[in-house]
Amino acid sequence: MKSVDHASIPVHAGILRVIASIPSGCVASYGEIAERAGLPGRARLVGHVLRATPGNPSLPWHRVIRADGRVAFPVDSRAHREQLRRLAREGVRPTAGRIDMRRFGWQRDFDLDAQLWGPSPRVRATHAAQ
DNA sequence: AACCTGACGTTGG
DNA sequence: CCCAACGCCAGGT
Repeated sequence: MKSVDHASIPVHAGILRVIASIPSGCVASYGEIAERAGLPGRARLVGHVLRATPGNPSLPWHRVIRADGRVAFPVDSRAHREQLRRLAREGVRPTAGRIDMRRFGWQRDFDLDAQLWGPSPRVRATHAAQ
């Protein structure tokens, strides 16, 4: 029976809450999750929490990827394929093995580069809806 | 306590 | 592009 530090419960809950709020069709890095959870620099903790999290069907764990746009699991591993499969189902597909954070990143809204290279389809759709 | 290993990220060479 | 070195810190040995 693994014991969990009592004081860490809110921390874990906060991280899980942030992950749960990642919109479908988007991805966020471990570091970004940590920041949004008020824990800057604690990217690894996000990984620990996910690893320790029981299979929760309502948790979009597949939307969490590394900052370099690659899936954290080893290529050709079961989990890796599963994650890409889930992402593909939401329209998120890697290009040359990496997911383009410019297009699919949760931060796209105030991505300055988007101002230079043009808004992504997702951003256009968002603006059109407003 | 000491050391190792990660579902990480950044920087520098 | 690859690699090493840190910074980070929870868990396992």
